[in-house]
Amino acid sequence: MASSTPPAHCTLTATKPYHNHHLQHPHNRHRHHPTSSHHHQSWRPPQVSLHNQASHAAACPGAPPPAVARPAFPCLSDFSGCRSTRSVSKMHFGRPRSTTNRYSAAAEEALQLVLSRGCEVSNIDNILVDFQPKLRASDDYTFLLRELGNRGDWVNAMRCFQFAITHEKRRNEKGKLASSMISTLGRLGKADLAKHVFDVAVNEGYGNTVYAYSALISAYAKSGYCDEAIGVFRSMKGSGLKPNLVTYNALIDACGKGGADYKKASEIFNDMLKNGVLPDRITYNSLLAVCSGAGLWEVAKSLFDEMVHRQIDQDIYTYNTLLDAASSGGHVDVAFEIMAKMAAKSIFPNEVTYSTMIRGCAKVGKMDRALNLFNEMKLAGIKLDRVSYNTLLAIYASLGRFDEAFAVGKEMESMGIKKDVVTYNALLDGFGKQGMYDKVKELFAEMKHGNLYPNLLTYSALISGYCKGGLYKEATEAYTEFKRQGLKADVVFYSNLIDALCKKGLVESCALLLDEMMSDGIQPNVVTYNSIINAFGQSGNVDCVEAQVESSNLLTYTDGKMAVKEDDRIIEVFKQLACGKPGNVKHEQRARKDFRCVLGVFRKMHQMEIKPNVVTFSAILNACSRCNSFEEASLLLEELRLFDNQVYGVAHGLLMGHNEHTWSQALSLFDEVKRMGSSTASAFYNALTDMLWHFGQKRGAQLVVLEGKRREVWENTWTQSCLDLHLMSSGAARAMVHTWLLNIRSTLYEGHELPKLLSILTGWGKHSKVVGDGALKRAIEALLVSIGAPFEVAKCNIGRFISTGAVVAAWLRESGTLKVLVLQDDRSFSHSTSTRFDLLPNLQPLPLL
DNA sequence: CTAGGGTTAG
Repeated sequence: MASSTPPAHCTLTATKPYHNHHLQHPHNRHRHHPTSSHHHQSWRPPQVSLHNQASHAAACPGAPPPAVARPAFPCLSDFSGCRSTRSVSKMHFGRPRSTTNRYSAAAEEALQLVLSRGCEVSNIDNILVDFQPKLRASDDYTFLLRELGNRGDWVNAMRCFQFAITHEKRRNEKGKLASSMISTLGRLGKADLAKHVFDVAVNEGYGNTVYAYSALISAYAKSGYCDEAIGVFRSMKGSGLKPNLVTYNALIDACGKGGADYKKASEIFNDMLKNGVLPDRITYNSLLAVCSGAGLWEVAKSLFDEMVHRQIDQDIYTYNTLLDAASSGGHVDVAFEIMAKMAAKSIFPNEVTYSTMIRGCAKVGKMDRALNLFNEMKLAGIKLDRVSYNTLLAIYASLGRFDEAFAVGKEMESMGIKKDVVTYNALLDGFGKQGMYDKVKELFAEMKHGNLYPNLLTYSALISGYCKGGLYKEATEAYTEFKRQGLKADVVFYSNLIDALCKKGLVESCALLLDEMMSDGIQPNVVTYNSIINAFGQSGNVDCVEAQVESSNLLTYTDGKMAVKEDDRIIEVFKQLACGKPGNVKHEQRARKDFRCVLGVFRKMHQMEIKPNVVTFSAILNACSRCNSFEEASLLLEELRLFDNQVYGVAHGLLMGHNEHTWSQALSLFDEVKRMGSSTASAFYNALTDMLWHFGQKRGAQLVVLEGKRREVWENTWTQSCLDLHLMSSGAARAMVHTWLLNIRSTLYEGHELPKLLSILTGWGKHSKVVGDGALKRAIEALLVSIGAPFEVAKCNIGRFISTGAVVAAWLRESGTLKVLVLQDDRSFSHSTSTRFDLLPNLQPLPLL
């Protein structure tokens, strides 16, 4: 039964959440207001590359094959970094264009006039009429509309464009104006309007140029509409135009934005080579960006090497993008190495470099390192900019260190950078996560008072925060306001909300929301489903799971076209929750339902072609731990083997205490997991060990934990004097305690002294997501008591158990100690993993002193 | 035509 081949799509390998991402129009996601500080970013001097590009063309005649073999395609078979849904539209206002002053003084004067007179449309018309005799050809007008665009004022830019077009007779000049307008709109995230300008231009006979097509492709790229960009590219070829380097670069860029599709990017790259267009530095930088977004660190690395081989200069963009690929892919150490080598190539880290690295550190939980980088940055004389400040503030806010977060806010303002929506969103999210709702309300009011417009993310943080705290009335109010603003929910909004409700055990409400989102045209993604599966794997808080989950739409929903869309279902759900629902189900009944539901949800994912990933796997393993019995857990895994025999075969095999074959499969699975970020990997190891421990497979648990340690899944867990368990689940931590003590015992056996002080850290409060959750500490305390280990809670740190080397040594020498330390399986099997003694610490009897 | 920031599962 378990030997069938898994369906092709159904591997453990991660899918990108944005695979089903509902793309929104950028102006919905980013509500920019004319007063928003985004429009007033400081102007930066143009970046000048010292490298000579012409030399490459000379060095690379024809289209040489890649000097370095890149992984064959499709090489998307790992998990790394694929959980990033990095933003689709990043608008960089105020970034200078490389204008070479082709405009006249009159144009400059007109611009100042327009700017000084404000945004009234009639103003610009009058000014343009006044200046018309003095303004020359397309150059002056393109200058004007670009400058207006740089200030976010697309309305006046359009006005200016329209005026210029009607006063220009030459087709060529009209074409230039159109391309300019399209690219300006593109940079402002107005892809639809850009398309409109393009269509008009083509219809009127001046838009059929490589420039206009390239500009439109770029506009789509900026908004993350990769498929649309490719469509434009095709129609361009169809109308007989030859794409040039810029066209190709823009198209590759598009692949990096709308979900980082390296396969597409690579196809475009090949097409480019085939058509004799030589890639340049920007081509490679864009390819690197695709890798970074797609989590393809290995590919990024070979592209980087390929640049060297092709003698294409590397610049600060190259390095920053490479660093991003490394650090967001979990290779922070590698990123640091690369960063250290930059100066030798005369490419000096800038604020982008630092904020990239800082974010990379923060992402993998290395907060100390992240904070250190800020100091380093200041020492290097690099000024923190808006992004750096917001990043720093967000780190503190996410850690619940609000005093420090506010201090950063103060410093930022003292540097003349006002708090923006991003700043407030970070604070709101932080306070919401800590359940400090008064602060949330206060900040939300303050934000509005400061004329900042809450956006989708603001409301998302508010609403899910309130839901987590059971403040459904507040959630309803926030949601109503959200709708009133004309904002539209997206998949992340829903996933976040669903997760919040799942965490409260309200699975049935989640089912309703799932319906709602789909009837709204938003496809759930793997994150959405993982949240739901996680709900089944959680121990506490499941106080209201309804009996009829099985019959709910959670499992029976079949397609996206739900009947009529009544009023808002979300409000309905909140209302029901607000008045409190009946229906606590008896414990056993619930558990049995859960077990079936997990399968049901998994099948649903399969049916909807949403690829499960490691997080799904971890969630399922956690759900296994919540199963009523060993039999249920093994049945669940057995069933899941039909979908993915490798992954679930390993879990099943380990649970059953199977033999060497299972173990070798497990090892290759571990290898695969290792290629993901450490937090993903540790979650996996935690879940797996927990399940094994829970069902009494303690030796198996120990082996897994040892593998995890060997692969450095949990950072610096283990020295002679200190065992740090703060990143571990309770099962993993307990298996680790045994193993560590046995290891210390071997040290003793070998005749070494123990350190003076021994400590075990459980990270109470400090590292938990919610301050004060001491579950791990309690589990470890109970374990230490039960095995009679002579540790006690440290006075200064209640999450730390300490003892002296001498006391522990004496205890280890006691005759009964070895027996309690050596893990025994609760169940005996014929082919047990216990054959793998070689991996375990030395179990020789200790010589008496 | 190229680089960093705010949200989701573990």
